[in-house]
Amino acid sequence: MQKYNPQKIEKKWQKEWDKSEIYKAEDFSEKKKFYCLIEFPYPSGAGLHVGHLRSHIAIDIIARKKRMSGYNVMYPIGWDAFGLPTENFAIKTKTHPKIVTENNIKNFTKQIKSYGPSFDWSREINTTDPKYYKWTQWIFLKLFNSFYDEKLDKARDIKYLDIPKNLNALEKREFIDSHRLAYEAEMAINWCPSCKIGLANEEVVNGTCERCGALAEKKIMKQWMLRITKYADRLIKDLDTVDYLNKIKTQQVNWIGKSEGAIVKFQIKTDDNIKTPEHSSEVFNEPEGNPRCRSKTCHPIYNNSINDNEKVVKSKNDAEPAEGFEPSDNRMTNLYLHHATGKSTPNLLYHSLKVFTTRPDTLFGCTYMVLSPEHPLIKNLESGILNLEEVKKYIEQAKNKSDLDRTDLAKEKTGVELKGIKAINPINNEEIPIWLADYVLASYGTGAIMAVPAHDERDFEFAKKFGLEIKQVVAPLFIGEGKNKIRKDKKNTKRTVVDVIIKHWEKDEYFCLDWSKSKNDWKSFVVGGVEKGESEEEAALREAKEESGYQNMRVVKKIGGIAYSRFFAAHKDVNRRDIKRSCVYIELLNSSFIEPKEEEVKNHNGIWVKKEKVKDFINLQEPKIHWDILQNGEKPFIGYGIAINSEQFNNLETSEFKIKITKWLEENNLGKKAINYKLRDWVFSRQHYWGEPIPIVKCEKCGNIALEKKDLPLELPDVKNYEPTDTGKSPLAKIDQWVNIKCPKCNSNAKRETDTMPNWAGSSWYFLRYIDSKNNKEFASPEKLKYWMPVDLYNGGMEHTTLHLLYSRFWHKFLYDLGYVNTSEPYKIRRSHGMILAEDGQKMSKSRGNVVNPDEVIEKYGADTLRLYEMFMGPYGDAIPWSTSSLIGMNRFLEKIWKMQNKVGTQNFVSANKNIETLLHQTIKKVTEDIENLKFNTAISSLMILLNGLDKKEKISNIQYSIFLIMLSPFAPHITEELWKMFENKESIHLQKWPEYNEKLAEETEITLVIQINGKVRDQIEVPADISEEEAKKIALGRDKIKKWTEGKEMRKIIFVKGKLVNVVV
RNA sequence: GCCCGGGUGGCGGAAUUGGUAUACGCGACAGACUUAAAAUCUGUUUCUCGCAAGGGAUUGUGGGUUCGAGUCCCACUCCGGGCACCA
Repeated sequence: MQKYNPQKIEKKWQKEWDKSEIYKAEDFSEKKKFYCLIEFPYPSGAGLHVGHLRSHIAIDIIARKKRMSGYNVMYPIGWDAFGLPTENFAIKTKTHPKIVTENNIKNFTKQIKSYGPSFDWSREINTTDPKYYKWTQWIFLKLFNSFYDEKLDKARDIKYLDIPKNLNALEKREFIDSHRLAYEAEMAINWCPSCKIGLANEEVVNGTCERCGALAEKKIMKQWMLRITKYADRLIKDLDTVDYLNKIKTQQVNWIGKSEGAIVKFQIKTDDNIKTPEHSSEVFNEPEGNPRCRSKTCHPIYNNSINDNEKVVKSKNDAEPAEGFEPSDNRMTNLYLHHATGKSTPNLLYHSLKVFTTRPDTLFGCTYMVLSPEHPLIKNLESGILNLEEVKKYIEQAKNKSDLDRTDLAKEKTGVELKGIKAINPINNEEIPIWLADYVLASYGTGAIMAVPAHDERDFEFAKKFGLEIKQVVAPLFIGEGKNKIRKDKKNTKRTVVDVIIKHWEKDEYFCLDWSKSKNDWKSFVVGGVEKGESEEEAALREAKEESGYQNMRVVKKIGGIAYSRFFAAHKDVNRRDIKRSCVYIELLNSSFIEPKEEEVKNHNGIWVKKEKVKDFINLQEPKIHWDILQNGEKPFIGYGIAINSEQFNNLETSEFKIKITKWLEENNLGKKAINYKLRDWVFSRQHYWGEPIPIVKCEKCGNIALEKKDLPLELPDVKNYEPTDTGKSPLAKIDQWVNIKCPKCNSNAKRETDTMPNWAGSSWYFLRYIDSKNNKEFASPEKLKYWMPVDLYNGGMEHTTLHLLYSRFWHKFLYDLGYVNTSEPYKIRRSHGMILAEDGQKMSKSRGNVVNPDEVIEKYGADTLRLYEMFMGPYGDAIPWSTSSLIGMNRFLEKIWKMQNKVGTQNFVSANKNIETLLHQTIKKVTEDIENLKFNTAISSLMILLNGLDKKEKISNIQYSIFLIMLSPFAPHITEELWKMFENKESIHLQKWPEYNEKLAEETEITLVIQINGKVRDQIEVPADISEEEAKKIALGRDKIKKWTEGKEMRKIIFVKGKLVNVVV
């Protein structure tokens, strides 16, 4: 027998597989298709580290197993090669990024081939290849030439857009441009001063650049944007149709951040009162835009005309997108740019202000309004603001704050009142103050809020700080459960009550009631009824005296608000519907005491409880809350409950109230139902060289003109210097002969767009190109798309959940709307791998110097050892530290397999031991199921158990060994192929049929029956698996060990679990 | 603060969904082989009391349900990830 020499055999078989193309996927095979996918790598100069391989290997195992199970498997690979790292390296080494990319791909290919994955290399793609990015540009132009048809709820060609008749040529163009799914907007974007590039919202992490960590700045630039927000709702809804890890779904849903509520319109009133028309004369839906602001992307407060043309007729439950949230803005963008930059600031009359709220039911509790410091209304109200200097100063301060400062939750709230100006609460016509504060974001909703301090934490904090009115309009409702549940057959009684917290005269102890004397399990403070004409304090004092017996006390303070409760009171045999007015905190002054009347104390015992024990002693919700307030201060109640102080809406439950008031607002033209999203449109321009050129020509006369399909690809011109510029202009802008061209429409002088696309562009559709990677006529043929799509299994990192995964779903839906693909979702199943940490438990990184290089591991132990270890180290989805010593265990496992070839006899099952056969079938079952469920670690462990079993035998059969090798082959393709061929097999092991198990043979015939006494294991016996209950009990009780425990004791019960145990209860 | 995960030996981790907790691997210890070491092979290895037979404890903490809980329920705590003044 030769020594196991992985270096030799692995290279040999890799060449052989390459030559014979055994992993090639067939288009239109008779077999069932299976398309599995990993996120294609970015070929960086650093090369692969062991962490990158984890998902490649895992999906490779699935691909191999599926292939052996008779599927036509496509497992493709390619390169996501545009982007900054390559460009930066190119600049540093003065090498063309094309060359850098080529070299990196060469190196990556070598590395990848060295661990033996079963990729179909014939479909290899490269996003920087003009033949590829021709289609990226083509899709971009499709977006440019489409609009979102709200009626049909899908994208359509722009030629179907309804254009208002009365527009002149320029207005018409602007109208169309403002409806394109790829559109230009001048806006404040996130700018990384170090990378010198604009960032998408998703690329900003904690206010810093995701890539380099530099603090992102705001920069106002004209940007290409993609209207992903139009797909927000579908991107949430269609998650129901796919199988993604739950955490991926919730992350996407949270990121899109849908909230339903209402837009409410408030009237603004200045002191002189001349600028405020009667609101009754207004119609809510009437356009009220600023006629002098030309921009269609301007805030809809100024411009409603676009919306009005897009009115959607939807089902009753579907609200239109919030008006205050038109899609032109990016998440970090200043909505009011045109005004804020002073481009268009006419001194107009502004008579209303809209806010978005998810709690229209709290409108009666709105005691002030807050505008974000950037709100344009301020500028137009200047003449009425009495403290203008102060206000301007505040705006200036806010402007100079970084995003990080502004969003720091730990800091105290700041703000300034607009003196001389008031808002009118439309529900009750009350005049309320208007404040400016940077806790209100310009980029969400309408940039203004109605403040309800009693029911919102932020408003509460602000109101407390500035002494603003806090008005409770929602009362919490506590409903008894269990014993305390309302009983239908009992009488209902209504009472008005107060909680009374009584403090001891010298100790830090509190008077509590234990109701166990009556039929209740309550533990509370003193609860007292408020009698007619009595104040809460008076009632509290009276009850405190009656129930506790103490006589000298004083009211310290009243805390809490109104709360309702509904429960059954067993001691009175009635249902109670209490209105708790508040809680009164009382301190005893001395021990003066008169024995309370029997009547007062027959249901409960009074107990003094130490301060630190009170929290655990009390078991009713309201007193618990009152105690918390006494200890930690008042808090707003933000939950749902019952309306109070809300006039005709009083006593409505919150969710019902919301519906009713929204209807009321709509009927009175004061507001309407609205939906808001946190998701912003996708900033699509990058001011860099190494990306797809945006195929647009800019003509002074004709505006933005799309290139024709025949002019694609628009190739990147060669350029001497690809350094980014500080001006924010792309390096392409400097190449005059490329930039200056004739307008394709009017032939006058025009310029090319010089920004490029982000590297998320190429990756947003690459999985479609694999299907037909050589097609010159289409991005892929419809027939092939139909055959292969959707992707059956897609694996990728969690870090791409709100980036690539969301973007590519968006593009796919767009292509679906236009009829280019036949599924609305691209990926059927999405899974995610865990990170491999360095041996020190930290993230692997070059700077920490703790990176494990797969090349070295392969060199020393072989690819099969590496592959096995990466799968064995722990659950696939978990982050696990690398351990070289554990890796050695996998090498030992392979050595053992190698040596076992000597034990293989030629006879088939003749000498097979019954136990081994059972074990074999159990293993087939386990491995088959585990691979399907991505439980590779336990699959390998069961293969080890089988090997250990085989190893105990003198001889093993050819068939046993073969089945073992076949099962191992997806994990360790090289050694299994070598051993397989050694036994005179002609065809590759990777083309063999996956073994099937026999359920009968996998069953044990003998089991270990466990005998327990009171749930504790006391004895075990070998018995036939199908032993009857009676038989088992008889044997169990007859055992000496068991007799020892049962002697002299009464046997209460014997439990029998088939095939498992007998439990004797004594 | 909110939303997801998770806490099991010295370490990575198993546990058929309520039925023998600690599979499998690493490490450690002892033995065999060897002049010796490495490699390999054999055995031991959750903790604890005990010479032993045997007992006791144990799945982050505290309670509960159950004949029986790592698994279910309640409260707390710690760790990881995501979001974060989103009205």
